[in-house]
Amino acid sequence: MPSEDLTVVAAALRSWPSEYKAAPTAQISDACRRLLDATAQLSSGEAGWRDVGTLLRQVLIGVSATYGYDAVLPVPQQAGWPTVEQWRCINCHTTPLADGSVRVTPQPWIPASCESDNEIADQARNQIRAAFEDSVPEFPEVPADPFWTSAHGREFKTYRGETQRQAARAAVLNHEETLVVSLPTGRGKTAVVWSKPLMSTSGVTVMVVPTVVLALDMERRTQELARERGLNLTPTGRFAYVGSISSDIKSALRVAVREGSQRMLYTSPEALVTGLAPAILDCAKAGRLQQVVVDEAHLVDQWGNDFRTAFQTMAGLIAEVRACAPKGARPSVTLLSATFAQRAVDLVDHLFRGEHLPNLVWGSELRSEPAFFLDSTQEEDARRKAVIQAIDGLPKPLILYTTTVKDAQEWTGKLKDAGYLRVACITGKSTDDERAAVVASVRGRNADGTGSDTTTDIVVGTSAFGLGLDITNIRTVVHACVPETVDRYYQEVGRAGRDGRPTVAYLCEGPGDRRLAEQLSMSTLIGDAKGWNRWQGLLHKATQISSLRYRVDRSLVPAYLSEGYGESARWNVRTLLLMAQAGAIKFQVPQWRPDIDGEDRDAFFESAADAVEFELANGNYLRQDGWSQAANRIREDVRVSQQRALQAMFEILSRDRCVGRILAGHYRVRREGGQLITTPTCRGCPACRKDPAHSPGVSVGEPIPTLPHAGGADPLAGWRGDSCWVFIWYTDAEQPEGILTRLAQRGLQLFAGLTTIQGERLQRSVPSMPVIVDDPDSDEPLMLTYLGPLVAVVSGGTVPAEIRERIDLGLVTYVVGPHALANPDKPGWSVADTALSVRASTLLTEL
DNA sequence: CCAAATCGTATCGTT
Repeated sequence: MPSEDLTVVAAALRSWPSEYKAAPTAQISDACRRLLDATAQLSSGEAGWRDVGTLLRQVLIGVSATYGYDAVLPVPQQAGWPTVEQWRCINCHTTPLADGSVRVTPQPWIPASCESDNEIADQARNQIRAAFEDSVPEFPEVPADPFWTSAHGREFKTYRGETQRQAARAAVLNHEETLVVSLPTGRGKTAVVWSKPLMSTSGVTVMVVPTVVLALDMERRTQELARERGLNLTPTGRFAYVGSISSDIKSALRVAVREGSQRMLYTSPEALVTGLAPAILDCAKAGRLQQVVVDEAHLVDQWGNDFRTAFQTMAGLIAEVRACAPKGARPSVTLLSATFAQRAVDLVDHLFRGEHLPNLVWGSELRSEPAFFLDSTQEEDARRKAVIQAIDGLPKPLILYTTTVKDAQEWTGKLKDAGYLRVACITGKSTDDERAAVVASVRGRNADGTGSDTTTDIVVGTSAFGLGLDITNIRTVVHACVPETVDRYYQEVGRAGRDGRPTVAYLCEGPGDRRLAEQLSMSTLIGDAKGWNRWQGLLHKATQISSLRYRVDRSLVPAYLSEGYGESARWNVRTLLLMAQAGAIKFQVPQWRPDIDGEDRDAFFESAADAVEFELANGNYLRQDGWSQAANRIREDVRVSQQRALQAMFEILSRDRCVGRILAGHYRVRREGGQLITTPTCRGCPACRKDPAHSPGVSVGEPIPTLPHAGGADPLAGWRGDSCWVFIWYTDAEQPEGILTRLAQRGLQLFAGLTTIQGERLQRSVPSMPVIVDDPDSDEPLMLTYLGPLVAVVSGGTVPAEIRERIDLGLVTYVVGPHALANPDKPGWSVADTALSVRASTLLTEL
């Protein structure tokens, strides 16, 4: 569909300053829509000359880049519009026209640092130009498993790539264990964890999210889902348990969690370990807790050490929940993130493990959208000029990140002075309402016509702007700072291009940035002597509940320690976190015990908010040498991890090595059983532009994460004895459907050799059991990779080579086929005569 | 001398 951008804009400019409304059916780009909105604001002074000027330039370049011809437009020379001088300033040529207007021709812009070398400049121009294109990228798609379509509906015929397939499969194969999933943003992680509740009629899924906004957003999506599908997922009508809701709703939600009728619930780690804890424990005891999900699980490391310790203390609750649930009805635990680095994986492995080392789906994949540009200036005024030129030259919507709140506010002022008025500022100080208003003003009208015109193209913000941000078409991220970790940098760069289209990441370093990054990077870790003293003080003041179990008030200040009240409480929790990471203690949930706490419940719950309960896991830590050793080890871990994240950021600034390779190195994880690789991808960065031969390029296809060998039910384990495989046969007069249904009912989940139709039919016969069907076209068919039990269906002839290969590997395989199936190894013999075999109808009566 | 966000409970007691 060719764009109508030029005709629509030309018409709007002709009628200006009278209002112009584009036909609702007009095929226009996002930039064009923004330009129309900005043009309408021009007379009232709500938009500035730079807003309309750079948006008009963006539309012209967009048309050229997409359709390959040079676009120009006549533009008024009246109050509000850029003067000839101003057009030049934002990279546009002008030619005077007879009617007093000017014809505007856009010029490409590249950072000054790319101009010295012709080849580098060419690449830079092409990479930036790509971010202006108005084309729709195609996502890789693979066919859905029967359970996926069954759980999510008819339109879910495909997965969003191999990564989502593996994550989705692993989630329904996980029973009572911990699963760690590295899944890139935008690959439908929500659907991955919705499968279980949608395929069952009972059981509670609790999802821990880091912010209230995210909880409310998930609530809205779940309400829509329930409405569209006519599902009864809650008696309360609500799904978010957060501090700001009324106590009536909170109590209704707790009741519904206890009785298991609240099928999904979104909450914060803090609410989970306090208000919700008793209800969750009761729910688990009754065997009604199906699934616990931790979203953005890298925060367990990034925030849990110090800033929001509940990200780590909730591990104690989850352990307790598992321990008190009846065997066979224990919840599965799933931790999700797009950016797992080494320590984050180590930490969740350790803190959230069930009986075994967690299974892991490593779909870690670098974003291919950004082209990286890195500048450096010696003084603040030079940086101001460089950043404003970049904002002039790069496509909108655009985010400008700073480290400090003060800088964010100052930049907002600088941009307004320069002539950008469609600018908003978001920091940690902004209210929820302000944040929501800004997101709406960037996004503008929705596809269904709700909402209003766009009024913001540029958001200036600190790292507060972005967590869970749902704007798909951000085109540019500019940093006027040096982030203190490569994780923060990559998270912020990744806010752009969620639509899959190319983006630009431009960073301009200024004086003092590195020092600030270093200061921020050094986290407050408790020292050796101080920690030991504090630990002794805590133990001394603690209430001993049982031989190994203690409860302590986190705000108890040992007399000889001098920090202020709130500060001291934080140090106490830090000390305990350090010990939990060292394996010295395990966090527990404070519970009311009349024998110890007295009959006065009120008094108990009054104090419980400040109480931390833990169990001594290792007696060595009661002595100072043992304690010091363990504490030093953890301290060193944290220090090394922080140093690594800062150094990787500095290495990016050095421009000596490909940014994609540096990121891939940072997100490579060593784990029991080998290295987990993140494939380097680079659409463009300083090192690659200098030496294109060295560039890893944009990876073709995607990396293939390996499905972990979840044990999986094996109902015939006793029956088959030592043999790893069994042939289940049926006669000409019989059909295999009956035995397949029964095998699925008994918990077998993986089936090979079924067509889509057969798979769907099988799924319909067992609506609550997730059916996974091997995709023979996959690069890693389950037949040869899945180590748990699998059912292989053969329609006739002989046993296919891949099944024999699987059996040779000793993997548990149930082969279902006609009685006459030939044995390829023994000519003239059938399989039924030569292998451990059973007639399907006989097995049906026994199974 | 510098970012990030969240947070309260409960009711009785046996063949």
